Amino acid sequence: MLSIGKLGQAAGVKVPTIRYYEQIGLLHPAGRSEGNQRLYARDALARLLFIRHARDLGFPLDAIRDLLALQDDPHQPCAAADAIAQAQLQAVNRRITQLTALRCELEKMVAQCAHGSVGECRVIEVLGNHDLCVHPDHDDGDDAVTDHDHALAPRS
Amino acid sequence: MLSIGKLGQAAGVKVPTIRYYEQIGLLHPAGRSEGNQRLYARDALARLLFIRHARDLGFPLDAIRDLLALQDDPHQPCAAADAIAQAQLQAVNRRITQLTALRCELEKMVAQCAHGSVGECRVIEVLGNHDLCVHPDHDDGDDAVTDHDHALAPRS
DNA sequence: TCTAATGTCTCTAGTAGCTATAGGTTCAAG
DNA sequence: CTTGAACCTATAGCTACTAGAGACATTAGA
Repeated sequence: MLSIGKLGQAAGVKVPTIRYYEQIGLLHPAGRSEGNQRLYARDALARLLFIRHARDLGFPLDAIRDLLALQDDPHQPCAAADAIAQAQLQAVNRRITQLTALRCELEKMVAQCAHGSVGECRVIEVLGNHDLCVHPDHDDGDDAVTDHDHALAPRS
Repeated sequence: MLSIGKLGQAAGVKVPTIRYYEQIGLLHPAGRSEGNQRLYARDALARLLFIRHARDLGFPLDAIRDLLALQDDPHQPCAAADAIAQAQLQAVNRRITQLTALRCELEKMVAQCAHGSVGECRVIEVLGNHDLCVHPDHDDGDDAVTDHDHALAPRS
Protein backbone atom coordinates (compact mmCIF):
# COMPACT_ATOMS: atom_id res chain seq x y z
CA MET A 1 0.00 0.00 0.00
CA LEU A 2 1.33 3.36 -1.04
CA SER A 3 0.65 6.78 0.37
CA ILE A 4 -0.35 9.42 -2.11
CA GLY A 5 3.11 10.91 -1.95
CA LYS A 6 4.84 7.63 -2.75
CA LEU A 7 2.39 6.99 -5.56
CA GLY A 8 3.08 10.39 -7.01
CA GLN A 9 6.81 9.79 -6.84
CA ALA A 10 6.47 6.40 -8.45
CA ALA A 11 4.44 7.76 -11.33
CA GLY A 12 6.09 11.14 -11.68
CA VAL A 13 2.86 12.96 -10.91
CA LYS A 14 2.32 15.65 -8.32
CA VAL A 15 0.15 14.91 -5.32
CA PRO A 16 -2.55 17.52 -6.01
CA THR A 17 -2.82 16.18 -9.55
CA ILE A 18 -3.62 12.73 -8.22
CA ARG A 19 -6.36 14.13 -6.03
CA TYR A 20 -7.62 16.05 -9.02
CA TYR A 21 -7.74 12.90 -11.13
CA GLU A 22 -9.74 11.22 -8.42
CA GLN A 23 -12.07 14.17 -8.19
CA ILE A 24 -12.90 14.11 -11.89
CA GLY A 25 -13.30 10.36 -11.86
CA LEU A 26 -10.20 9.24 -13.75
CA LEU A 27 -8.87 7.39 -10.73
CA HIS A 28 -11.10 5.29 -8.52
CA PRO A 29 -11.52 6.71 -5.01
CA ALA A 30 -8.69 5.34 -2.93
CA GLY A 31 -9.06 3.38 0.25
CA ARG A 32 -8.24 5.25 3.43
CA SER A 33 -6.06 4.68 6.44
CA GLU A 34 -7.41 4.95 9.96
CA GLY A 35 -6.38 8.58 9.89
CA ASN A 36 -8.28 9.17 6.63
CA GLN A 37 -5.25 9.28 4.38
CA ARG A 38 -5.40 7.72 0.94
CA LEU A 39 -3.80 4.31 0.42
CA TYR A 40 -3.11 2.87 -3.00
CA ALA A 41 -2.52 -0.62 -4.31
CA ARG A 42 -0.40 -1.58 -7.32
CA ASP A 43 -3.24 -1.37 -9.83
CA ALA A 44 -3.71 2.29 -8.96
CA LEU A 45 -0.09 2.87 -9.93
CA ALA A 46 -0.62 1.12 -13.25
CA ARG A 47 -3.68 3.23 -13.93
CA LEU A 48 -1.88 6.42 -13.03
CA LEU A 49 1.05 5.53 -15.26
CA PHE A 50 -1.38 4.91 -18.08
CA ILE A 51 -2.88 8.35 -17.58
CA ARG A 52 0.50 9.96 -17.34
CA HIS A 53 1.76 8.40 -20.51
CA ALA A 54 -1.37 9.34 -22.40
CA ARG A 55 -1.01 12.90 -21.12
CA ASP A 56 2.60 12.92 -22.26
CA LEU A 57 1.31 12.05 -25.68
CA GLY A 58 -1.08 14.98 -25.49
CA PHE A 59 -4.35 13.09 -25.15
CA PRO A 60 -7.00 15.25 -23.50
CA LEU A 61 -8.48 13.95 -20.28
CA ASP A 62 -11.79 13.11 -21.93
CA ALA A 63 -10.04 10.86 -24.41
CA ILE A 64 -8.11 9.25 -21.59
CA ARG A 65 -11.35 8.60 -19.77
CA ASP A 66 -12.59 6.71 -22.84
CA LEU A 67 -9.33 4.82 -23.20
CA LEU A 68 -9.46 3.74 -19.57
CA ALA A 69 -13.00 2.50 -20.00
CA LEU A 70 -11.82 0.43 -22.95
CA GLN A 71 -8.93 -0.93 -20.97
CA ASP A 72 -11.31 -1.98 -18.22
CA ASP A 73 -13.23 -4.16 -20.66
CA PRO A 74 -10.74 -6.11 -22.82
CA HIS A 75 -13.35 -7.90 -24.91
CA GLN A 76 -14.54 -4.84 -26.77
CA PRO A 77 -13.23 -4.33 -30.28
CA CYS A 78 -10.15 -2.24 -30.56
CA ALA A 79 -11.60 0.14 -33.12
CA ALA A 80 -12.62 2.76 -30.58
CA ALA A 81 -9.13 2.98 -29.12
CA ASP A 82 -7.69 3.15 -32.59
CA ALA A 83 -10.05 5.98 -33.51
CA ILE A 84 -9.07 7.98 -30.44
CA ALA A 85 -5.40 7.56 -31.18
CA GLN A 86 -5.89 8.52 -34.81
CA ALA A 87 -7.85 11.61 -33.83
CA GLN A 88 -5.02 12.60 -31.56
CA LEU A 89 -2.51 12.00 -34.31
CA GLN A 90 -4.48 14.21 -36.64
CA ALA A 91 -4.75 16.93 -34.02
CA VAL A 92 -1.00 16.84 -33.55
CA ASN A 93 -0.47 17.01 -37.29
CA ARG A 94 -2.77 19.99 -37.68
CA ARG A 95 -0.99 21.73 -34.86
CA ILE A 96 2.42 21.12 -36.41
CA THR A 97 1.21 22.51 -39.71
CA GLN A 98 -0.08 25.64 -38.03
CA LEU A 99 3.03 26.16 -35.99
CA THR A 100 5.28 25.67 -38.97
CA ALA A 101 3.48 28.46 -40.78
CA LEU A 102 3.80 30.67 -37.71
CA ARG A 103 7.48 29.92 -37.47
CA CYS A 104 7.96 30.97 -41.04
CA GLU A 105 6.29 34.31 -40.50
CA LEU A 106 8.09 34.94 -37.24
CA GLU A 107 11.43 34.17 -38.80
CA LYS A 108 10.83 36.67 -41.57
CA MET A 109 9.78 39.28 -39.07
CA VAL A 110 12.81 38.81 -36.89
CA ALA A 111 15.19 38.66 -39.82
CA GLN A 112 13.97 42.00 -41.16
CA CYS A 113 14.40 43.81 -37.88
CA ALA A 114 17.11 46.40 -38.41
CA HIS A 115 17.62 46.99 -34.69
CA GLY A 116 16.89 50.69 -34.94
CA SER A 117 14.15 52.48 -33.06
CA VAL A 118 10.62 51.26 -32.62
CA GLY A 119 9.37 53.82 -35.14
CA GLU A 120 11.07 51.97 -37.95
CA CYS A 121 10.86 48.50 -36.47
CA ARG A 122 9.77 45.87 -38.89
CA VAL A 123 8.38 43.68 -36.13
CA ILE A 124 5.97 46.32 -34.91
CA GLU A 125 5.16 47.36 -38.44
CA VAL A 126 4.28 43.89 -39.65
CA LEU A 127 2.13 43.28 -36.62
CA GLY A 128 0.27 46.50 -37.26
CA ASN A 129 -0.29 45.96 -40.94
CA HIS A 130 -1.63 42.58 -41.90
CA ASP A 131 -0.94 43.18 -45.58
CA LEU A 132 2.79 43.35 -44.97
CA CYS A 133 2.96 39.74 -43.99
CA VAL A 134 2.93 36.84 -46.33
CA HIS A 135 0.00 35.10 -44.79
CA PRO A 136 -1.44 32.06 -46.54
CA ASP A 137 -5.16 32.37 -47.30
CA HIS A 138 -6.89 32.61 -43.98
CA ASP A 139 -9.95 30.37 -43.86
CA ASP A 140 -12.20 30.85 -40.90
CA GLY A 141 -13.51 27.31 -41.21
CA ASP A 142 -14.33 25.59 -37.95
CA ASP A 143 -12.50 22.30 -38.04
CA ALA A 144 -11.66 22.58 -34.40
CA VAL A 145 -11.24 19.14 -32.92
CA THR A 146 -8.91 19.32 -30.01
CA ASP A 147 -7.66 22.81 -29.93
CA HIS A 148 -7.61 24.08 -26.42
CA ASP A 149 -4.09 25.24 -26.88
CA HIS A 150 -3.74 28.83 -25.98
CA ALA A 151 -0.33 30.33 -25.78
CA LEU A 152 0.83 29.31 -29.20
CA ALA A 153 -2.47 28.90 -30.91
CA PRO A 154 -4.15 31.07 -33.46
CA ARG A 155 -7.81 31.18 -32.59
CA SER A 156 -9.79 28.67 -34.60
CA MET B 1 -17.42 56.05 -35.23
CA LEU B 2 -17.98 52.32 -35.08
CA SER B 3 -20.21 50.31 -32.82
CA ILE B 4 -18.58 47.38 -31.07
CA GLY B 5 -20.28 45.01 -33.49
CA LYS B 6 -18.94 46.80 -36.56
CA LEU B 7 -15.51 46.98 -35.02
CA GLY B 8 -15.56 43.28 -34.34
CA GLN B 9 -16.60 42.54 -37.91
CA ALA B 10 -13.92 44.82 -39.29
CA ALA B 11 -11.20 43.15 -37.26
CA GLY B 12 -12.52 39.61 -37.31
CA VAL B 13 -12.84 39.53 -33.54
CA LYS B 14 -15.91 38.57 -31.54
CA VAL B 15 -17.71 41.21 -29.54
CA PRO B 16 -17.15 39.67 -26.10
CA THR B 17 -13.47 39.39 -26.92
CA ILE B 18 -13.27 43.12 -27.52
CA ARG B 19 -14.90 43.82 -24.19
CA TYR B 20 -12.48 41.36 -22.63
CA TYR B 21 -9.50 43.14 -24.16
CA GLU B 22 -10.79 46.41 -22.76
CA GLN B 23 -11.30 44.83 -19.37
CA ILE B 24 -7.72 43.59 -19.15
CA GLY B 25 -6.38 46.89 -20.43
CA LEU B 26 -5.22 45.94 -23.90
CA LEU B 27 -7.67 48.32 -25.51
CA HIS B 28 -8.29 51.79 -24.14
CA PRO B 29 -11.78 52.24 -22.69
CA ALA B 30 -14.01 53.31 -25.54
CA GLY B 31 -16.08 56.44 -25.64
CA ARG B 32 -19.78 55.96 -25.11
CA SER B 33 -22.94 57.02 -26.87
CA GLU B 34 -25.76 58.76 -25.04
CA GLY B 35 -27.23 55.35 -24.38
CA ASN B 36 -23.95 54.09 -22.90
CA GLN B 37 -22.89 51.99 -25.87
CA ARG B 38 -19.25 51.85 -26.92
CA LEU B 39 -18.10 53.94 -29.88
CA TYR B 40 -14.76 53.42 -31.59
CA ALA B 41 -12.59 55.58 -33.80
CA ARG B 42 -10.21 54.35 -36.48
CA ASP B 43 -7.21 54.10 -34.22
CA ALA B 44 -9.07 51.56 -32.09
CA LEU B 45 -9.48 49.41 -35.18
CA ALA B 46 -5.77 49.62 -35.90
CA ARG B 47 -4.96 48.64 -32.34
CA LEU B 48 -7.37 45.74 -32.45
CA LEU B 49 -5.95 44.51 -35.75
CA PHE B 50 -2.49 44.67 -34.23
CA ILE B 51 -3.65 42.52 -31.33
CA ARG B 52 -5.41 40.09 -33.58
CA HIS B 53 -2.42 39.64 -35.80
CA ALA B 54 -0.13 39.11 -32.85
CA ARG B 55 -2.57 36.54 -31.44
CA ASP B 56 -2.62 34.81 -34.80
CA LEU B 57 1.13 34.53 -34.48
CA GLY B 58 0.68 32.98 -31.06
CA PHE B 59 1.96 35.85 -28.92
CA PRO B 60 0.55 35.65 -25.41
CA LEU B 61 -1.44 38.65 -24.24
CA ASP B 62 1.29 39.78 -21.88
CA ALA B 63 3.75 39.97 -24.73
CA ILE B 64 1.19 41.86 -26.79
CA ARG B 65 0.75 44.31 -23.97
CA ASP B 66 4.48 45.00 -24.09
CA LEU B 67 4.49 45.30 -27.87
CA LEU B 68 1.63 47.80 -27.74
CA ALA B 69 3.49 49.88 -25.19
CA LEU B 70 6.47 49.93 -27.52
CA GLN B 71 4.30 50.92 -30.45
CA ASP B 72 2.90 53.79 -28.43
CA ASP B 73 6.37 55.22 -27.98
CA PRO B 74 8.21 55.04 -31.33
CA HIS B 75 11.45 56.53 -30.08
CA GLN B 76 12.45 53.63 -27.94
CA PRO B 77 15.02 51.25 -29.35
CA CYS B 78 13.66 48.30 -31.20
CA ALA B 79 15.58 45.72 -29.19
CA ALA B 80 12.74 44.99 -26.81
CA ALA B 81 10.33 44.21 -29.62
CA ASP B 82 12.94 42.09 -31.28
CA ALA B 83 13.51 40.15 -28.07
CA ILE B 84 9.81 39.46 -27.65
CA ALA B 85 9.52 38.22 -31.21
CA GLN B 86 12.59 36.04 -30.83
CA ALA B 87 11.27 34.55 -27.61
CA GLN B 88 8.05 33.72 -29.39
CA LEU B 89 9.96 32.17 -32.26
CA GLN B 90 11.90 30.01 -29.85
CA ALA B 91 8.74 28.95 -28.06
CA VAL B 92 7.21 27.93 -31.37
CA ASN B 93 10.33 26.00 -32.27
CA ARG B 94 10.34 24.15 -28.98
CA ARG B 95 6.69 23.31 -29.42
CA ILE B 96 7.25 21.98 -32.92
CA THR B 97 10.07 19.80 -31.68
CA GLN B 98 7.90 18.36 -28.94
CA LEU B 99 4.96 17.75 -31.21
CA THR B 100 7.11 16.10 -33.82
CA ALA B 101 8.31 13.61 -31.25
CA LEU B 102 4.73 12.96 -30.17
CA ARG B 103 3.66 12.45 -33.74
CA CYS B 104 6.34 9.87 -34.21
CA GLU B 105 5.22 7.89 -31.21
CA LEU B 106 1.56 8.17 -32.10
CA GLU B 107 2.22 7.00 -35.63
CA LYS B 108 3.99 3.92 -34.39
CA MET B 109 1.18 3.17 -31.99
CA VAL B 110 -1.50 3.49 -34.60
CA ALA B 111 0.43 1.54 -37.18
CA GLN B 112 0.84 -1.41 -34.83
CA CYS B 113 -2.84 -1.64 -34.02
CA ALA B 114 -4.08 -4.95 -35.39
CA HIS B 115 -7.74 -4.00 -35.13
CA GLY B 116 -8.59 -6.92 -32.93
CA SER B 117 -10.08 -6.69 -29.46
CA VAL B 118 -9.00 -4.32 -26.76
CA GLY B 119 -7.28 -7.14 -24.91
CA GLU B 120 -4.64 -7.37 -27.58
CA CYS B 121 -4.69 -3.75 -28.68
CA ARG B 122 -1.30 -2.25 -29.14
CA VAL B 123 -2.57 1.24 -28.47
CA ILE B 124 -3.85 0.39 -25.03
CA GLU B 125 -0.83 -1.75 -24.33
CA VAL B 126 1.69 0.90 -25.18
CA LEU B 127 -0.14 3.46 -23.13
CA GLY B 128 -0.15 1.14 -20.17
CA ASN B 129 3.48 0.17 -20.39
CA HIS B 130 5.90 3.00 -20.77
CA ASP B 131 8.75 0.67 -21.58
CA LEU B 132 7.08 -0.45 -24.79
CA CYS B 133 7.41 2.93 -26.35
CA VAL B 134 10.53 4.37 -27.84
CA HIS B 135 10.65 7.42 -25.67
CA PRO B 136 13.74 9.58 -25.76
CA ASP B 137 15.29 10.07 -22.35
CA HIS B 138 12.82 12.01 -20.29
CA ASP B 139 14.46 14.94 -18.56
CA ASP B 140 12.38 16.71 -15.99
CA GLY B 141 14.33 19.90 -16.50
CA ASP B 142 12.39 23.11 -16.17
CA ASP B 143 12.90 24.97 -19.41
CA ALA B 144 9.32 26.12 -19.45
CA VAL B 145 9.00 29.45 -21.14
CA THR B 146 5.62 29.81 -22.75
CA ASP B 147 3.94 26.54 -22.25
CA HIS B 148 0.36 27.06 -21.30
CA ASP B 149 -0.70 24.69 -24.00
CA HIS B 150 -2.87 22.02 -22.62
CA ALA B 151 -4.56 19.64 -24.98
CA LEU B 152 -1.50 18.71 -26.94
CA ALA B 153 1.12 19.39 -24.37
CA PRO B 154 3.19 17.02 -22.32
CA ARG B 155 3.56 18.53 -18.92
CA SER B 156 6.90 20.19 -18.55
C1' DT C 1 7.71 9.12 25.24
C1' DC C 2 7.82 13.50 23.53
C1' DT C 3 8.58 16.57 19.90
C1' DA C 4 9.43 18.49 15.59
C1' DA C 5 9.28 17.95 10.82
C1' DT C 6 7.12 16.36 7.21
C1' DG C 7 3.05 14.52 4.93
C1' DT C 8 -1.70 14.62 4.30
C1' DC C 9 -6.57 16.34 4.58
C1' DT C 10 -10.38 19.59 2.53
C1' DC C 11 -11.64 23.72 0.42
C1' DT C 12 -11.07 27.72 -2.30
C1' DA C 13 -9.12 30.50 -5.73
C1' DG C 14 -5.98 31.34 -9.43
C1' DT C 15 -3.69 30.48 -14.21
C1' DA C 16 -4.74 31.83 -20.16
C1' DG C 17 -7.90 33.45 -23.21
C1' DC C 18 -11.64 33.58 -24.03
C1' DT C 19 -17.00 31.89 -24.47
C1' DA C 20 -21.71 31.46 -22.86
C1' DT C 21 -25.58 32.75 -20.35
C1' DA C 22 -29.05 35.71 -17.94
C1' DG C 23 -31.66 39.64 -17.53
C1' DG C 24 -32.06 44.13 -18.88
C1' DT C 25 -31.48 48.55 -22.17
C1' DT C 26 -30.90 50.95 -26.63
C1' DC C 27 -31.06 51.48 -31.40
C1' DA C 28 -32.60 51.29 -36.27
C1' DA C 29 -35.84 49.69 -39.67
C1' DG C 30 -40.56 49.28 -41.09
C1' DC D 1 -44.93 52.78 -32.59
C1' DT D 2 -43.40 48.44 -32.59
C1' DT D 3 -40.41 44.85 -33.24
C1' DG D 4 -36.11 42.64 -33.51
C1' DA D 5 -31.39 43.05 -33.40
C1' DA D 6 -27.62 44.79 -31.13
C1' DC D 7 -25.91 46.36 -26.97
C1' DC D 8 -25.09 46.64 -21.65
C1' DT D 9 -23.27 44.39 -17.04
C1' DA D 10 -22.19 40.58 -14.30
C1' DT D 11 -21.30 35.93 -13.50
C1' DA D 12 -19.93 31.30 -14.49
C1' DG D 13 -17.72 27.95 -17.40
C1' DC D 14 -13.97 25.71 -20.31
C1' DT D 15 -8.76 22.72 -19.85
C1' DA D 16 -5.65 20.78 -16.73
C1' DC D 17 -3.84 21.75 -13.29
C1' DT D 18 -1.28 24.62 -9.35
C1' DA D 19 -1.02 27.27 -5.07
C1' DG D 20 -2.41 28.44 -0.69
C1' DA D 21 -4.74 28.27 4.02
C1' DG D 22 -5.65 26.00 8.18
C1' DA D 23 -6.10 21.63 10.44
C1' DC D 24 -4.97 16.68 11.28
C1' DA D 25 -1.70 12.31 10.77
C1' DT D 26 2.50 10.08 10.62
C1' DT D 27 7.22 9.25 11.41
C1' DA D 28 12.12 9.96 12.74
C1' DG D 29 15.12 11.39 16.14
C1' DA D 30 16.35 12.77 21.14
